[in-house]
Amino acid sequence: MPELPEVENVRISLERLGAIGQEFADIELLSPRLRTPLKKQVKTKLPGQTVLGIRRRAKYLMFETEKFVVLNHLGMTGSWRKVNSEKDLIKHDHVIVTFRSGLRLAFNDPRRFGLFELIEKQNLANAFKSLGVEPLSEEFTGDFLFRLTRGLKAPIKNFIMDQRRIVGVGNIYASEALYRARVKPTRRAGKIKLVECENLVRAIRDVLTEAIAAGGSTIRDYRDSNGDTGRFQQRFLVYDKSGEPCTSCRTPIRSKMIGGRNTYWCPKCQH
DNA sequence: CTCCGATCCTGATGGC
DNA sequence: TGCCATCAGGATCGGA
Repeated sequence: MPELPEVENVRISLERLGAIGQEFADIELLSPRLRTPLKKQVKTKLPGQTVLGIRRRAKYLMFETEKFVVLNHLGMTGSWRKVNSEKDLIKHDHVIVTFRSGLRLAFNDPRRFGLFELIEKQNLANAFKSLGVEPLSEEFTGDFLFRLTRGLKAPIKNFIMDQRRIVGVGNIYASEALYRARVKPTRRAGKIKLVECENLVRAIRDVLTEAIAAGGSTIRDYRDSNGDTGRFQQRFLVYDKSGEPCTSCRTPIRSKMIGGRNTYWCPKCQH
């Protein structure tokens, strides 16, 4: 479900709910495991700690306290929402966080690909050691992408979705960015020219920035922690548009599985 | 190291 | 109506 723009909007919406400055009072773990087993230490160690900030790295959310970081990943179907009483709890609510003020947040995740882990602050770097570059950072340039891709034979689409290379881009924004950059998703990463790398970097930055501003994309069930859907799905140019005319040349959009996931592109505009 | 497919899990959808 | 196969915004693991 959530790629960088959706995670960023969940982060912002949690801030708007007033989560920053809140002191943890109680953590309820209602399921044995998400991506990894939920550990009881969060129940003993977190109460008394105050949320100093909510940050994002890649598609991870971090609730930062003085001693710890609560690492949270939304997987495909994870979401947060405010709950007022036990009556508001629904199927697949796996973690209930109650703050001293009375504010209560529930983490819901039907497919349980999400993550909720307490880590010591000094272990944060280790937890993120295999993550690639943030696409909205200054480090992410055409030169950088060009150097990183030399010699690689995998499709460029797989490359930009590989979180060890570039973080935050998932299946939707990969197709959208490649279309904007006019680069065919099946091209070998190592064969992409410098000027194309520059175009692709610009396309990735633009599409992510626009999607953040539009509240992310809601295909089926994405909501921010306020229950709001995204609006960027209305501006998709190729994703899930198989057979529809390209907005530029009217050629029908094609689709096929690349890297195990459905991929969309214009066979005429993209080379 | 690189690359690819299988795997974790539930729910929605479409064909028969 | 039921049953079965397929697919879904992700990440990780193993083997080639």
